[in-house]
Amino acid sequence: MARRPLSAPPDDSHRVEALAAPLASRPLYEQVAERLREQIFARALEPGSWIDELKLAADFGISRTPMREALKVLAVEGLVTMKPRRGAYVTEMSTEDVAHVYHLLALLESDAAAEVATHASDAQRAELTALHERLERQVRQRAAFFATNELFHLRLLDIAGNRWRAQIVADLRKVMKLNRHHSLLTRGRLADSLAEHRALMQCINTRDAKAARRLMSAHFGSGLAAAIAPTPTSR
Amino acid sequence: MARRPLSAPPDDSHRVEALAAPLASRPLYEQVAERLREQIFARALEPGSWIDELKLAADFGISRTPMREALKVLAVEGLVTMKPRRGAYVTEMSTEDVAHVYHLLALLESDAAAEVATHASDAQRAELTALHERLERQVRQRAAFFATNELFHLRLLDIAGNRWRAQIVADLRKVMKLNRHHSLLTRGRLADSLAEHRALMQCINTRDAKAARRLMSAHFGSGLAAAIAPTPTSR
DNA sequence: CTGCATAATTATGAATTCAAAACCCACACG
DNA sequence: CGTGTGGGTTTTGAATTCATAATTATGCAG
Repeated sequence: MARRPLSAPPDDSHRVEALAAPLASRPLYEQVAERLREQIFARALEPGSWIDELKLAADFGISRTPMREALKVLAVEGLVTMKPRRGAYVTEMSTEDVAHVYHLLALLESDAAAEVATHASDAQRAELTALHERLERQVRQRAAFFATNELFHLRLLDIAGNRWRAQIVADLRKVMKLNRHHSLLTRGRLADSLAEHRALMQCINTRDAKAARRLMSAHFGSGLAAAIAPTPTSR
Repeated sequence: MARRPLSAPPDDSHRVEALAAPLASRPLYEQVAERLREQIFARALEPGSWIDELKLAADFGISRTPMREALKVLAVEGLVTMKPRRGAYVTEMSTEDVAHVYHLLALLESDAAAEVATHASDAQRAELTALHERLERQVRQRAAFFATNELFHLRLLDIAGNRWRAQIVADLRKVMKLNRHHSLLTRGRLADSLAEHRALMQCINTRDAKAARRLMSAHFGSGLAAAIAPTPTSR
C-alpha cells in the first residue's frame, strides 16, 4: 500500500500542509517501504525470492533497523512474507489469489461507486467527470491512461468517504501489482475499459446508485477475465 | 489480529505442528504485539492515549527494538496511530468510524455468507451448524456466547475460502473492539442476534445464497444500530 | 566415493548506544 | 500580564554491537 497503514488509521494524505510541505520529512522506514514497493512492483525483486536485508540496507545507505521495520510493514500489507529465522520473501500470487483480490476490489469499489452516485456533491461529480475526460483523451498513451485510471479509482474511493475502505482498496491494489499480467490486462481492453468508465460516469451523474454498483462490478469482472485468461504461468 | 499479516499472506495458523508446539517460539515482536492487543482491548491502554514505549518495554522486560516493531505492526492493523516524532497513540474510533467499519464488515461477511451457502461442503455445513447449536446453548453466558459468536464468524470466513477477505475482516473486527460499546451491543440484542443466526444457518443449509447475503447484511445492520444508538460518548 | 558429524560462516533477532528533535519550564523583555 | 527566548530534559529515530540459530563447508569413517 501506498503506505498508509494497510487497514488503517488516520489518513492525512493529500492535505495541503499550508505550503510548508517538505519540512516534515517522512519517517525513514516509510521511505524505505515505499522504495521497496517500487522495486517489488518493478520486479527488481522477484516474487518468491529471498530479500537480503543486509545488502538492500547497504544499497539504500541505511542500517538494518529501518530496513527491518519497513519489511515488517510490507509483511502486514501482504507484499512480503516473513519466515521466522529465515528472513523475508517477496509474496507470490497464485491465479487463485489474483481472482480473490479482484473479487474484493469489485465488491468494495462497487459499493463505493454506489455511495458516490448517491451522495457526491456537484463539485465532486465535476471532478470525476474531469478525470474521466482526461482518460478519454489518453486512449493512445498506455502509461498515462493507466496512471489516470488509477487516479480516478482512488479519487472515487476518496469521495465515497470511508477511509477504512479507501485504505483497504489501496492496499489490495498494491498487492495486485504483484501480478505479472496486471499492466497487460488493459492491452486489448483499453477501449472496452474506457466505455465501461463512460457508462459508470453517466450513472454517477444521474445519481443511479444501483446501476453504478452493477457497472463497476462488471468493470472488474471483465478486468479479471483479462487478467487471468492468458496465464498458465503462476502456480 | 492474531498476528498473521493483516491484509495478507500465508496463513499456517491452526496447524498442528506435530505436537512439537512450544519449541519454536514465535518471534518476540509478535508476542509483544499480541500482549499489546490484549492490553488495548482490555482498555489498560486507553484510546487516544500516548504509548510510552520505554516504560512498556521495561514492563515487558525487553528492549525498545521489538517493542517498536510491534507498534508498527499494530499501526498497520489500525489499532494504534503513529505520529512522526511524537510516538504511538491508541487509535480513537469516532462513531462515524464505527459506522464505516460496520458497513465494511457487513459487505464482506455477507459476501462470504453467500459464498458459503453456494459452495460449502456438507462437512463444513455441519461444522457451522454445530457451532450454531453451541451458540444456542450459551444464551445465558454472555462471555461464552460472545466468544462462540466470534468463532462462528471467523470459521465462516475461513470456509468461504478467500484468505485476503478473511484477513481484512479479522483486522476490522480487531479494530472494532476499540469501540467501548462493542461488548455491550449484544446486551439486549442477544436473543435477536441468535434468531438472526438461526435464520442464516437455515439459508446456508438450503444453499440459498441470496437470502444468506441479505440476512447477514441485516444481522450487521441491527448490530450497528445497537452499537451506535446508546453512545453520545465518542466524539 | 558416499554419508554423516562437526566446525566455520552467514544471517537473523534483539539489546545497546548514539544523535537529534520535541517538550518543559524558567526567566527576561515588551 | 502576556509573549517569547534559552537551556535542560525527555523521547523518538537510527546505527551499532552482541548473541544465537541456520546454513554451508569440511573432514573423517565406512
